[in-house]
Amino acid sequence: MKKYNDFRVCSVGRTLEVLGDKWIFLILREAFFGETHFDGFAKSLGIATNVLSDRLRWLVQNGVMKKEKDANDGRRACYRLTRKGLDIYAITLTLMQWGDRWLAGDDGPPLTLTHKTCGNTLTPVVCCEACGKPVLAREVSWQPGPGAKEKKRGEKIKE
Amino acid sequence: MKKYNDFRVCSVGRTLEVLGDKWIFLILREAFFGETHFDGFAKSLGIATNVLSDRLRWLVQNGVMKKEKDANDGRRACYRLTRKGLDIYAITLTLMQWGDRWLAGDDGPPLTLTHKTCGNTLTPVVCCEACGKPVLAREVSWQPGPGAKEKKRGEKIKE
DNA sequence: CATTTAGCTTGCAAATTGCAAGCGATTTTT
DNA sequence: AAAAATCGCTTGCAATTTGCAAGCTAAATG
Repeated sequence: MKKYNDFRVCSVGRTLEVLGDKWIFLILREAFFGETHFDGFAKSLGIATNVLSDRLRWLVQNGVMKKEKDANDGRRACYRLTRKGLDIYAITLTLMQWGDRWLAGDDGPPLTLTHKTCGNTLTPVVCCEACGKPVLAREVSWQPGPGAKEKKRGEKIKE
Repeated sequence: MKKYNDFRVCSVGRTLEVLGDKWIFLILREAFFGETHFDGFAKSLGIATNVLSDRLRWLVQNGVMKKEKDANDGRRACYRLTRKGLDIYAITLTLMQWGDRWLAGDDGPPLTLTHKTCGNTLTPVVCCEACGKPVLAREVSWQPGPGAKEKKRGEKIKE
């Protein structure tokens, strides 16, 4: 995976260094749909096998997925999400929600989610953990956090 | 932007056709930080100008940003987020949240957000709009939605 | 009028991609 | 047990995309 020059110290940039590839998100989506096998990913996504191999290795290296041997078939590998990987579900949901809202045709979204806990159709909303309300961009301000200086080791920072 | 073969009909794939590039998310992050000018993006991100030019054009074409002439300086262009673009804030927040949780050092996150509405530090959580509770992957099931068949026009679908 | 600046394009080498073929290990079939 | 098929992965290669430097045009500045 390539590096960015990205001079702003920000977790968005760090996340994109791990997940910032089109295929990664699609592989993870398939994983959330239950896929675990190499050929399953390949067939669903139409991805070149060398790239799939590379991306799965990357995801394992970065602790997002773990590779195990299939108990029933020694040839097969099982790629499963770690807790770190399962936590990406929130990102996948927001990607899906944006597409449902802005890219779906008049027919509506191609896929519907059900929140089994409450029984309703799931519409994912990003909320403030403290007050529980949906978050709008204009209602948020930002300031340096505790780890702000961390990246100064040798690297350029804006201004 | 390249097309995917992605045989699953799903808004995640559609979203990634528009946003599925590493630079796009970083450009949008800068936009959420208030950046509007070409050279501002270029300096913050260290992105090649030909790529920046290409991505900004792409974002305008896709209705995510709008390009205006700067009122004070006729040479300058202002790139601003449309409503469609502002709505990507939810995705940016989840990307940041994941990085804060899994990639920040011991010092903590490099950036802190404040939810001005309630005054607390903002920890973004993806919740179910219906019941208001945080969503976990294992609590969600999925089924075809109203627009499920839409993509059949000429394109292959899995199985 | 000369200089600087903003946004963008061009040229080119380097990296990444998709595609097809092939390989080793394991499983299934005959 | 031998032959065939399958799984995950690698290799070779052409095509696309990238980063970098240079240059170009229109507008602003001095």
